Amino acid sequence: METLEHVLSESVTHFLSDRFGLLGLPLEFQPTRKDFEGDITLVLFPLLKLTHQNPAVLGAEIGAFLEEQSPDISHYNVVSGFLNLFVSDRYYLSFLEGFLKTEDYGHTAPVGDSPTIMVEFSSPNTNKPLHLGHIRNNLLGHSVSKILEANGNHVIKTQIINDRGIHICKSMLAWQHFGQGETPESTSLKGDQFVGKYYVLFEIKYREQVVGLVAGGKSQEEAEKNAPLLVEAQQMLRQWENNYPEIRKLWSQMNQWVYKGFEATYKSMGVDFDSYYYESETYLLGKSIIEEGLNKGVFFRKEDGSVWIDLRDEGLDEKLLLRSDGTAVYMTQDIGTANQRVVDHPQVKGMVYTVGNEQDYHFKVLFLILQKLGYSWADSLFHLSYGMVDLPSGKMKSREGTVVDADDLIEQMKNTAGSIAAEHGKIEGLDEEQRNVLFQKIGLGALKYFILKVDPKKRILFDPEASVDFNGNTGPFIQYTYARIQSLIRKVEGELELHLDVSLVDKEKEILKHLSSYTEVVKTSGEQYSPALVANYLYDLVKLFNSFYQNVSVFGARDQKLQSLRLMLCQAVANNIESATSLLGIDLPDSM
RNA sequence: GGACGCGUAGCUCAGCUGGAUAGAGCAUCUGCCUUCUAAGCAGACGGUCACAGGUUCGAAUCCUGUCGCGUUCACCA
Repeated sequence: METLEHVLSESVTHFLSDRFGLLGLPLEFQPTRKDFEGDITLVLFPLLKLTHQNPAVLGAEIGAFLEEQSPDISHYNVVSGFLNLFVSDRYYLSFLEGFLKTEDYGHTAPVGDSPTIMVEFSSPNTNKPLHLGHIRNNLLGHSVSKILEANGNHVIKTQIINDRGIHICKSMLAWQHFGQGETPESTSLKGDQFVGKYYVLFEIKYREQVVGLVAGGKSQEEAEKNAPLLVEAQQMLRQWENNYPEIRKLWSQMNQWVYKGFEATYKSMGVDFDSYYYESETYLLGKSIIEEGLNKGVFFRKEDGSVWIDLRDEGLDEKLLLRSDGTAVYMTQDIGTANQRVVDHPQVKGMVYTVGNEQDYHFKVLFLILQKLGYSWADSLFHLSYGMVDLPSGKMKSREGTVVDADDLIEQMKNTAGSIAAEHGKIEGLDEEQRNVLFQKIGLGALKYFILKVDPKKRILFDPEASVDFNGNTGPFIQYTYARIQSLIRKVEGELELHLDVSLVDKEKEILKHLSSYTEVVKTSGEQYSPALVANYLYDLVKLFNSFYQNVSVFGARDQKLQSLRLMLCQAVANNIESATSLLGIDLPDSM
């Protein structure tokens, strides 16, 4: 769609070419600053040198030309190097007309041959429940998926599940020794919480053994290495790798418990996936690709048999790809997974990895390796790197029990939403079920917005005491605004009709101006993989709307035409809130 | 030590592909519910944009250096 700026740009370019014979001049249009009169501003400074004009004269010339030529420009003024243009009400009114006619305005639905992008997120370990860090990861990954979709891409949401390794054996072993056959069902625990309990129990029992050995005269280091539980866990890992049936059976059983627990958490967060990859299934493929790379000469083998890649020319280091005993490392597995994904989905054009910024180096190396292996898709890989979520006490540490559990946090947000609603006296007439749904929407909305409004690459400070706010720049503020509009719209009787000859007041115009920037916001947030841009846009929109709502009466409009316009404006804002919140995964209540 | 990221109001954050007098929310203080939902609105207070140079008509924004915080440089994942 042609934006007003494009149209104006074009006519000014023509003008400058006719008047000065100058082509390809930099034209910089921007929204007029609040404290100045006007709607759209052309910065004249870059043009002054080339045209040898002073700003007042040049501004007046261009202004007069546009006023004459463009039906959308009603008048202008020039203030020290800035040409401020006034856009006609008619332009905004027909914009509104188009906006309301377009479903999901600003979004471009993917079609048959649109590019396909895989977005990986969540990617948990199977020995611990999800925590606050995973929440940020999931919300980001899910939201970026939606944003890419709104930009006309097919998206496949996926994860890599770290389901193999010594840490898994630890919880298996603890369960064997101390579990006495109990199950998530028999204990009424969520599967992931259940398995996590045994992982913690392993650490406790193991520490006890270490202390015992040290008391018996061993050195700390020796005790840590030789504690019977650890030796047993290592043996179990070998048995796993050698496919011992009873070990595989236990492994599979415990993983099923965990996955069931994860699914419940994903469901309450409102995220979902299109496919799953398991490290246990991709690490072997990784190993065979390393062999290929060796043959191609991309990698080299050291005397001890370990395989490496030399990235010193790229300013990095040598990086290990296979251990001297031939076993896989983290990198091996990621190479395998990427390949497996392309095998499964040959149409994939790009991949996005939602992983914390402590792995920046890892992904730099991974992408370089894949490029050196010559894969065509290796140029469109993106590491969606995000900052950690810190507590006031510092980093979350599972050892110190300062981890904020995802399920607990969601529950807590819901409860807070409930007590605030009760304070405001807004729960009368709602039954148990309705309250549940409402509080879930609001509590989760608050949490999601709190996390997504921050630039992904910045770290977030999360204070469980102060908790997440429900006033001001928050999710509930946005939901509340939506509910207000729904309440207005419920009162409408009959069809609304838009008349293009009404005149707009400032607050109406500001909202329409803001709406007209939505398309650009969606595009930029896709290019930058940043839901924060959508969140900020939404907040500004809602703020403008509330100011309108509180200062301009909709049903008190002096005539039918005006009332109709205002209601349609409300409808447009509601539609836009729906579109934008859907990108953030935030649900909207019709009343609150 | 090398690499990467961050540093804006008391706190949490916008603004960063250079443009006019740096913006919000929270907190503090004033007003506004007999008119559409006060989870709201209107306003006050609050700034050496870490520091120092440089580029430019113009720098919070770009470049260089310094300081501070974080991450990372494993035959861990």
